[in-house]
Amino acid sequence: MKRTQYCNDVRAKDVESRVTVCGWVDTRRDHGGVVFLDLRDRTGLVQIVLNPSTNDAVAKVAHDVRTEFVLAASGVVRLRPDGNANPNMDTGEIEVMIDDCEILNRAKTPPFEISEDCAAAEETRLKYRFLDLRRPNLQRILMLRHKAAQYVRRYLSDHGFIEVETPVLTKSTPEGARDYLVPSRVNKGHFFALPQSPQLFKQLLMVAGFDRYFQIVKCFRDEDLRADRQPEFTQIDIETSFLDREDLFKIMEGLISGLWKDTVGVDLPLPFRRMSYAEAISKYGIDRPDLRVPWELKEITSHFGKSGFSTFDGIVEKGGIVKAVNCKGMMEKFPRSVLDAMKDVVAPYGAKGALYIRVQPDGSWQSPLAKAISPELQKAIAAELDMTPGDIVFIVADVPKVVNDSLAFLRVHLGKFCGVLDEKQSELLWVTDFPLLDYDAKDKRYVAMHHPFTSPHPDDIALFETDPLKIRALAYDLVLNGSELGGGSIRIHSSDVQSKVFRALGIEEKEAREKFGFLLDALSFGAPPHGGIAFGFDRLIMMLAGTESIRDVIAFPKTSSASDLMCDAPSAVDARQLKDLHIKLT
RNA sequence: GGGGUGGUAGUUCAGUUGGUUAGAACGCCGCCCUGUCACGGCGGAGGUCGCGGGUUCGAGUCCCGUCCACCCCGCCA
Repeated sequence: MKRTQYCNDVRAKDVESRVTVCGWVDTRRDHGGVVFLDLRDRTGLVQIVLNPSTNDAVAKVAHDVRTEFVLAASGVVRLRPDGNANPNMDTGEIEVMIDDCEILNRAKTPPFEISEDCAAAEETRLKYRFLDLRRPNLQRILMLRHKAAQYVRRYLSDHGFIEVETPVLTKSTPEGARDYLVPSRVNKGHFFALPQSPQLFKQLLMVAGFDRYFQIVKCFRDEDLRADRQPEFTQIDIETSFLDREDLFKIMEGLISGLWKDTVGVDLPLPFRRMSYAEAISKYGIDRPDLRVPWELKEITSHFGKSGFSTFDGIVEKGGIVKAVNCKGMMEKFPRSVLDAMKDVVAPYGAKGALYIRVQPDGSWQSPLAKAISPELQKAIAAELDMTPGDIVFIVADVPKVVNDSLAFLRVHLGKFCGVLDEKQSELLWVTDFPLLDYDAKDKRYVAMHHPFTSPHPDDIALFETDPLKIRALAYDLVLNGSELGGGSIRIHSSDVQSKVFRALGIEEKEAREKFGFLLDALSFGAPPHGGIAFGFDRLIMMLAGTESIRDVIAFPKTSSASDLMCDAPSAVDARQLKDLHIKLT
């Protein structure tokens, strides 16, 4: 029995013709005589009818068959009798009257129901991922993922990009995330690292003259997991030569908008919006603002210090800042109980609380601040924050990081709470001009904000000597609805500038040669001006599929403690294997 | 590393103030049923209450420890 078509492809056009379908038994409805089966494959369902009076073979299968058995069945397609069509089913108009069928394999009762709305705990589903993957939801997402990958390959190929594979066994680098290490058997005591990204290789491909490179590639970072973070994940990695930032943005906007159009049929407005890092932090407190929420943050530090409200005055005297967000017209949504809960909303970010101002119909304030500060000061703040009756304002005062982190989160939280955030909207944004360096207070040194190969802004080179933290980088992120889709930079192509950056990072000449000698060499052999970007492919699929968890877009994901419940990895290994690798466990 | 939530039948859950034999629904098994599609009817099986210790006459319930899953902070150039 050879399959003639997929289940969901059997339609009214096939009436009177003979078909053979193969698949899994989704449901079985036994009427004592006739047995109805919904047969499932990757396309969907079709109802097949087993009438025991047809012949002995059909009678036997009808009796023996159970859910999730694998079946091949042949018969003639016919319209269902009058009044028996099922409008909830793609193939509900027809059914296949089976006269020949075979159980290809039996199946144990599955630990959970293979269905769209399966309620089993994720832990159980991860252990039996091969069964979970039978569910139509996950099948749809993986097919979407396939389609997206195909689109990306086609678009980039059409734009002259060449897909090149880079090593998975590579060299550990000191900067950035923790590496996954692979011991070398041949070179005792030495280790490969799995790539955090193919960063250096793609730059070397530019030096080699490939001009436009891409790769859909696995990357590895040994850091703690989150709902949108896995230890191994996939990037669309891209690098180009002889293009400036604007050229690159244009090609990438075409890629992303085309991807949205091709996979989910959504038109993204072009060009994408732009914002500097400094503006993003100022207005939203974060470098990946969710622009679906209309409210902006406003700094009101200058009004405090001698305001009479000692809590804020003290914070400002110690160099802290005060910022506020005005939820226009939302006062009524905040009864006392909700206001009290705000403390818990900002607590994870280190804020002691979020002070509120409710603007009454007569313009007066209902606020812990109302009695503490003068009417004149109230007026000035009201003007600054555009406060009108019915507004509610939340204020946080603390060190800048705490204020920005907590208000950035609170702003989106409030937007969702007040219903002003439209989940269906897609707000894309390029964030540009990131700082080149960040200061690591723990290690007392500068670290690269993006990575050590990012070009400083040419206008800011002099700042290396005076104020390194003010140096802007030619680095950028693409942000969608508060989530980072990707980021990249124009790279350093001069070994002089590269040395300058290494020096600023406190990487000695000798260490730089040791760790990155091949890159410095390459830059000195005629490196073209180049730059690129990398997109988190899994996150793109999350957006397209509308899922909350990255595990939903990966066929075989890991748990939040980085283990695989299905194959029980990682696991202990034989003593012999360790010996070969010159490894002794402590 | 820190905080939070959860873990009871195959699955999803309930389980009172610590009290006799730990329940429900779905699923599963058997029988009946020839037009169902959440088919229906009758009957039945199914439990290391995550694991270890403690308190108690008595622990699913209280205490201590521990493991696992999920979410958040730190971390993730």
